[in-house]
Amino acid sequence: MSDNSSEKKYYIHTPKQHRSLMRYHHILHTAANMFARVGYDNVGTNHIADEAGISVGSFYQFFSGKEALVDALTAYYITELQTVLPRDIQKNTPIALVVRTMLENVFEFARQQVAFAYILSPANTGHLSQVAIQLHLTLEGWVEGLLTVYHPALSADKIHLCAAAGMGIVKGMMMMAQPPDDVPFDVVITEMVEALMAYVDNFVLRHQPR
Amino acid sequence: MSDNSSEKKYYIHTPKQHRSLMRYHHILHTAANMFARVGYDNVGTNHIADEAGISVGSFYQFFSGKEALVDALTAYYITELQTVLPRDIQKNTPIALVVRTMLENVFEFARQQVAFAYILSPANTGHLSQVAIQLHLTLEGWVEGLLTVYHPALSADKIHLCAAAGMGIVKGMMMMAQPPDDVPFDVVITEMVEALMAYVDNFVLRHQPR
Amino acid sequence: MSDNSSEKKYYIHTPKQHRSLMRYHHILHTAANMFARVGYDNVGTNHIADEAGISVGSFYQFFSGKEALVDALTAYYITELQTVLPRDIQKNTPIALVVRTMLENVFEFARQQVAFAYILSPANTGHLSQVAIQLHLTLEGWVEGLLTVYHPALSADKIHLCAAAGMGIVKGMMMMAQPPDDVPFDVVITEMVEALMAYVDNFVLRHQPR
Amino acid sequence: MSDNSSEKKYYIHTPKQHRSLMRYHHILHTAANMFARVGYDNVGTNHIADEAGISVGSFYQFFSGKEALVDALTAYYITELQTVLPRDIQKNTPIALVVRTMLENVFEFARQQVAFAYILSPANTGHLSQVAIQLHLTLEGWVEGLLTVYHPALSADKIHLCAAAGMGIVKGMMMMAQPPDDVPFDVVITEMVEALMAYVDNFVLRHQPR
DNA sequence: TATGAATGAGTATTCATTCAT
DNA sequence: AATGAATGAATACTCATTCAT
Repeated sequence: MSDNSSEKKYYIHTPKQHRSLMRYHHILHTAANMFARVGYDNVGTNHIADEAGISVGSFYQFFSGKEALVDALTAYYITELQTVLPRDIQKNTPIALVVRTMLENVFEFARQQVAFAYILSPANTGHLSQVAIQLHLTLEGWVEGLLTVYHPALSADKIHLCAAAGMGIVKGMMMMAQPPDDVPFDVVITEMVEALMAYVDNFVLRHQPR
Repeated sequence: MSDNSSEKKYYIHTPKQHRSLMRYHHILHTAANMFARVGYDNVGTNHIADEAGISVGSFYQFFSGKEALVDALTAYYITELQTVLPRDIQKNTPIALVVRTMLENVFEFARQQVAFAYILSPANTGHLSQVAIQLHLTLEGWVEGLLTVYHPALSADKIHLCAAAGMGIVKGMMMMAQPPDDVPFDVVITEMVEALMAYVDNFVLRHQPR
Repeated sequence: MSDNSSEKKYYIHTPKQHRSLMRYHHILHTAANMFARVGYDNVGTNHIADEAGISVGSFYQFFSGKEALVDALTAYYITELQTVLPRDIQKNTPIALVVRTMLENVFEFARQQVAFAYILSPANTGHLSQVAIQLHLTLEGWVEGLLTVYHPALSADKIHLCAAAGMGIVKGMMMMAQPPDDVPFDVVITEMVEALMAYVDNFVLRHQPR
Repeated sequence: MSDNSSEKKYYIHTPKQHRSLMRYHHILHTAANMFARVGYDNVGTNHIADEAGISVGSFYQFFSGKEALVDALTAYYITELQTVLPRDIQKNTPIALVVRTMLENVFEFARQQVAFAYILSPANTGHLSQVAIQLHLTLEGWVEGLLTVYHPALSADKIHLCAAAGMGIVKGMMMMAQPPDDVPFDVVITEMVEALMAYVDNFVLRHQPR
C-alpha cells in the first residue's frame, strides 16, 4: 500500500520505513517485557501503548490486537533462534559440547528476550498455547536434527521420542533458575547437560538395533 | 439442635452437610476443569457458577473469591497427594521401583485432577505462582526424602540440587503427554524413570565424596 | 390477627408473645445502632440479622424489609417522644424553662436512641426523607402547641412559620456537638435555648398585632 | 504539535479542550442532580453515565470513581463559593446587610447547585461526611472572619463557638425551604437574618468583657 | 499517519429477599 | 416459628477496540 513511487529505490528501507520498523520493534519488546513481568493476561493494549510511549491508535496501526502481537513476537523469536542454534554440525565434535553450546546460546538469548521463556513455557492456555507450540516445535526440530546426525541408526519415531523427552528435560530444568529453587544459571546448564547426556546415552543403549 | 442421638456417630453427616460438601467439591472440580481448559485469568466467577449449575451468590457462599478457590483447590491437591506418595520407604526396595510407583500414582492423580498440572506449572504469574510453589515444594520435599534414604552420603545442598533437577525433569517431561507431542502416558512414565535414574546415578557419581 | 383466644387474658402478653416482642425490639435497636454507626445504605439485612444474633429468615418474620424496619423504628420514636415532651404546659412557667426542659429531655432521648438524630437529620433522601418528615412534624407540632400557649395572639400561619424556624435552629445547632465542631452537649443546649428565645422574642416583636 | 501560532494565546482553548471541559461539567452537574434527588448511595456510575448520555468508560476517563467525582464537585463548590462570599468587609456597613447579602448569594448558589445543600448536610456518612466537613469549614471560616471584624473584643474561642452556632442556624433553617415546610425562599432568608442577628446580639451581650 | 477520547460488553463481588427444611 | 442456603439483579470498575480529528 502507498507505493506511488517510481523514483529511485537504492535504499531498501526509506527513512520513513526505517522509523516505522524501529517503532514496530520497540512496541514488540516493550510488550515482551511486560508479558514476562506481569503475564499476558494482565497486560492491556492501552498499557502497552503507554509504556511504549505511543498512542493506542498507533499500536493498532502496527498490530491488529494482542494476539497478533504475540504471533509477531513468536515469529521474531523463531527467526532469531536460527542465528543462535548451531548449524552444520560435524559428527566429530563431541555431542556434549554441541549441546552445551546450544544451551548456552539459547539461555543467553532467553536472558535478552525475557518473554521467550514465558511463551515457551508449558501449561500456557488459549492463544498462548499455540505460539508456545510453534516455539517448541522449532527447538524440537533442531534436536531431532542433532540426534539424526549423531545417532543415524535410530528410527524417526525413536528420534522424535528422544527429542521430545530432551525438550521436556530442558524446559523443566530451565525453571530451576527461578523461585523457589533459584539455582544459579551456570549450575543449571551444567546439570542440564549432564541430565541430557545421561538420558540420551541410556536411550541409545536401550534402543540399540541390537 | 437435632441432637437426640445416643447412637454411634462415626461419620455422621446430616443430609444438609452432605449436600453442602458435595456442592463444595462440585464447584471445586468444575472450576478446576475450566482453569485447565482456558486458563485461570479467562475464567470468571459467573462462568464458574454457570457451569457448575449454581448462582454466583452460591459460589460466594462457598468461596470468598477466585483466589480462595485456588487456595482450596491447592490445599485439596496437597492433601490428596499424601495418599498417593509412597511412605515409609525401605532402602531394600529398588529406587527405580519406588520412583516408578510414585510417578504412576501422581500421573493417575493428574489425569483425574486436570488442573493439577496446570497449577503446578512454573510459568504462572500472580496468585497462581504462589500456589504453584506450594505444590512444587510438597513434591520436592518428597523427592528430597527419597534421596536422603538412598544416598545418605550426599550433603543437604546436593540433595536439594538433585531434587530440584528431578522435579524439573518430571515437570518438563509430564508435558510430553500433551500437544504437540502427545506421547502415550505409559511411554512417558518409562522414559521419565529412565531419565531420572540416569541423571541421579550420574549425579551421585559426580558428587561421590571421593 | 391470631386471636382465636376466648381464654383468660389476665396477661396481656403471653410468654410467647413476650419473647417475640423482646426479639422485635432487640432487632429494632440493633439496626438503629448500625444505622447511626455506618448509615442506612451501608447496612444490609443479613448484617442486621447477624449482629442481632438471629437468622435472616427471622428478620423477615418480623419486618417485611429494611424500609418497614425504619418505619417501625420511627413509629417507636414518635410514641416514645410523647413521654418526653412536656405536656399540659402552664403559661406561668417561664417559656425558657419549658424549652430548656424539652431540649434536655429530647437530647437525653437522642443519646439513648442513637438513630433518632440520624433519622431526623435533614437532607435524607429516598425512604428516609419520608420518615424524617414524620419525626419532624411530630416535634414541630409540639412547638406549635407551645407557641400557641404563650403567644395566642399570633395567627396560625405565623405560629407555623415560627415553629418551622425553631425546628431549623434546633436541628441545625444539634450538629454542633458533632465533628468538626464538637461543642460539648451542655454548651450546645445553652446556646440553643438562647438562640431560640432571642429569635422568638424578636419574632413576636416583629409580628405584634401592633 | 500544531504549534505554528505566533498570535496571541490569551485563553485559547482548542475546540477539543473546550468540548472536554464541557463534558466534564456536564457529568459533574448530572451527577449532582442525581445525588440531590436520590442520594449518593443510590446513584451508580452506570446510572450517571446513562443520564449524562455518555458511556461508563467515558465517565471513568473524567473521574477515577464516584468518590473522586464528589471530591471534584466539592472543590468546585468551594471555588465558586469564593465568588459569592462578600470580601473585604468594611466595618461601617451594617452587619445585617452583609449577612443578608451573603445569605442571598449563597442561597441563589444553592438553588442552582442542587447538591450543595445535600453535600453540606451534617448527617452524611462515609466519604460524604468528609467533603461535608470541607464545605462546612469553608463557610464557617468566613463567618469567623466576619465576627472578628465586627466584634474584635471576643476571644477566638468565643468567635468559634458563635460561628459554629451561626452555621447551625443557617444550615438548619435552610431546610425550611424544603418539604414538609416549603417556606418561600425570601421568607426563609428574612427569618434567618433575624435569627442570626438576634442570636449574635444576645451572644455578644452575654460574653461582653464586663 | 498518529492520536486519544469514546465505547460498552465484561469482571468480581454484594445484598435484599425467598423458601425448603 | 426459625433457619440459612440459594438466588440473581445490581454495582463499581476495566479494557480491547474503534474512529473522528
